[in-house]
Amino acid sequence: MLDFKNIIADEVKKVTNIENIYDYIEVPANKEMGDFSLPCFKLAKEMKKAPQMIATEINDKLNISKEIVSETKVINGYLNFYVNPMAIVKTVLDEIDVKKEEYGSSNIGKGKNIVVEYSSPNIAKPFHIGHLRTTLIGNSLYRIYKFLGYNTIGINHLGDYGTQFGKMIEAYNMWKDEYDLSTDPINKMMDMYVRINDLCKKDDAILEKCRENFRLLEAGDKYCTDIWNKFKELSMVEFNRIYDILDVKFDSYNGEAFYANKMNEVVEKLESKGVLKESEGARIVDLSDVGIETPCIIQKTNGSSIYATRDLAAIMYRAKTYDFDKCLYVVAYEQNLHFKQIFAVAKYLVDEKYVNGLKHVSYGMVSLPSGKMSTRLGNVVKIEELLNETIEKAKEIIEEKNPELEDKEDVAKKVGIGAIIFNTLSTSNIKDQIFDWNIALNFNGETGPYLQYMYVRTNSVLEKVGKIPNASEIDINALNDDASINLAKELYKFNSIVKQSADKNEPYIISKYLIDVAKAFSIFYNENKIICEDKKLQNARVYLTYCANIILKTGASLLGIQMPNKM
RNA sequence: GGGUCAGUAGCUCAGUUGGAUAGAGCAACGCCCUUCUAAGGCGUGGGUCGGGGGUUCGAAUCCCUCCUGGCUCACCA
Repeated sequence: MLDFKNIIADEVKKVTNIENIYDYIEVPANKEMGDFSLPCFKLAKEMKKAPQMIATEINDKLNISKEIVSETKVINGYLNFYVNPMAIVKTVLDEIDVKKEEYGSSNIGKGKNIVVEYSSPNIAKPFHIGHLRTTLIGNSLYRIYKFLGYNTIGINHLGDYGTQFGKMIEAYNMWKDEYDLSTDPINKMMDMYVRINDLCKKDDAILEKCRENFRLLEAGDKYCTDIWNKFKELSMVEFNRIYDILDVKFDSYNGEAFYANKMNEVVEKLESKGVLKESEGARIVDLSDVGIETPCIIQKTNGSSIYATRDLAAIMYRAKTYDFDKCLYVVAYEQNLHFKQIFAVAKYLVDEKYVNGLKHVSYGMVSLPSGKMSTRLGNVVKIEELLNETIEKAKEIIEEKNPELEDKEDVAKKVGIGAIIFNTLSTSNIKDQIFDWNIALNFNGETGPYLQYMYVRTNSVLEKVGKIPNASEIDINALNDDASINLAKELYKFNSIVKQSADKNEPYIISKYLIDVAKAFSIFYNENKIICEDKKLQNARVYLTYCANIILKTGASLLGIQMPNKM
C-alpha cells in the first residue's frame, strides 16, 4: 500500500537539504487544509527566512506527480498537500483485494514473543466488574499483537496463593458444617471470606493462625493442600463459564501457586548477588539506589513468601520458557509501586533483554456511584449479573425492532456482550471508570451495537447483491464523491491505527477508529444508493461496502467483539 | 507529609507527541422512514481546556507553582 506521508517526505527531501522531514510532516486539523502539511516555522529559524517564503520556495521546486498529490498550497507558513483522492481509493482497494481479511495485519512481530498477563482473578472470590478491564484489555492486546505477527502467550496469573488462603482454610476449619459448597459455591466462599476477615480484624490470634495455615500450605501440608484444591476447582468452573461467554482464552493458567517451588531460585540468586538484606526480621532488597524508597520484601518474618517473590519467580520462568521480547502485565494502577519494585529487582535475576521487555500496562480503577467496590463489604456488581442484564436488554430491543429475526439468542448475546466490551475499551486505560448501568447498557451512539449495526448494513447490502465484484472490474472514478472518498480515507488508516494501538498498549485507539469507520460508512450509505441502475457505479460502491465490511469485522475482532450477520 | 496519576461542554471522553477556527457521543430541542435495516442521518444550543506564572513565532499539549480528586507509601495481592 502506498505510504503517502513517506512519498511526500521523500519528494521534499529531494529539493531541500533538511534531515528528518518525515517527522515535520503532520496531518492538519481541518481537512480543508489538505491531507498533509509541512509547517515551516522551525525551518525558519535555521534558514533565517520567513516561513511563508520557505514554504513558497519548496513548493516552487517540488515536482510530485499529480497522480499522487493533486495540489499543494502555501498558507500562513504551512505547505499543504492535497493527496489525489483517487490514489487513496485505489491503493486501499488494491491492498484489500490482495489481503482480504488480513488487511491491516503485519509481520513486524515475526519471530518475537510477547507474554500478556491478564484477568488473574482471585480464587474463592466472585468475578465482578472490577475484573472486566484487565480481562478485556488483555484479551484485546493479545489479539492485536497476534494480528501483527507476534507469537503471543496469554497468561491467567491466577490469585491462588497467599495469606488469603490461610484465611480460607481457617474459615473452612471453623465453619465447614455451616456451608454446603455443592451449590452456589462462590457466594458461600465469599461469605466465609468476609466473615474470617472481620474476625481477623478483631482477633490477632486468629490472624496469626491464618498466616500459619499459609505457611503450612506452602510447605506442602496435605490437609491444607486438599482444601485449597477444592476451592480452586470450584472457582475455575465459575470463571470458565464467564470466559466462555466473553470468548476470552488463555494459553496458560499458571497462577501464583505454580511458582511455589520456583522461589528458592529467586532467593538464592539474590543472595549470591549480595543484595538480599535483613531488615526488621524480613529479607528485603533495598531499592533506594534507584529512587524507590520502599524496599521490596522477598521473605516475610515467618520465612514464607510474598507476592513479589512469586512475581519474580514468574519473570525468571517466563524468560526461560518463552524467551519473551515483551512481558505485559495488565493490572490496575494501584499496583504501580509493586511493579516498579519487581522490575527493579529483576535486573539481578534475568538478562537485560528481559528486564527491558517488562511493561506494566496499568489501568484506572472501577468504582460504583456509591463508592469503592469491596468484595469484603459485599458491594460489588458481579460480571454474571451484568452479562445477564445486557443480553436481556438486547433481547428486548430485538423483539421491538426485528421480531422476525432468526437466531435471536445468538444475536442478543453478541450485541449485549459487544456493548459491554466496547464500553470497557472505549477510553484510554488510565481513566478511572464509575460503573453506571445506563452507560454500560447503552446501545445508541458510539457503542458496540452501533458498530454492529453498521456492519449488519454492509452485510445486508452484500447479501442482496449476491456477488462481490472483482477488484479488477472496478472503475475507481465512480467513487469520486465526498462520502466515498472519506470512507476510503478512513479505511486507509487501519494499518497505522493497529500499530499505534500496540505501541501504546491502548485498545481504545481501535475503538475510536472503528467508530470513525462506521460513521463514514453510515454517511456513505445515507448519501449514496449502493444498489442502482448504473452497474458500473453499483460495482464500485458494492466493493467499497465490502471493504468497510472487512475492516469493521476485523477491527471488532481485535477488541474481542463478535459481529452478528443480522440484527 | 513523600511518591505518582488525573482535571477539556451539564455528563462520559477524544485531541495524531508544540501547530491553523479545541472535537465526538450521551442528555435537551427541532427535522428526516412509499428508497439497500431509523440500534440510523441532519441540524441547534452548550468551553476562562482546574487557577496563576513562564518557555516560544505558536501551548489543552513542555517547565514552575498552587488548588481539587484517585492510587500508593515493608511483611495483603
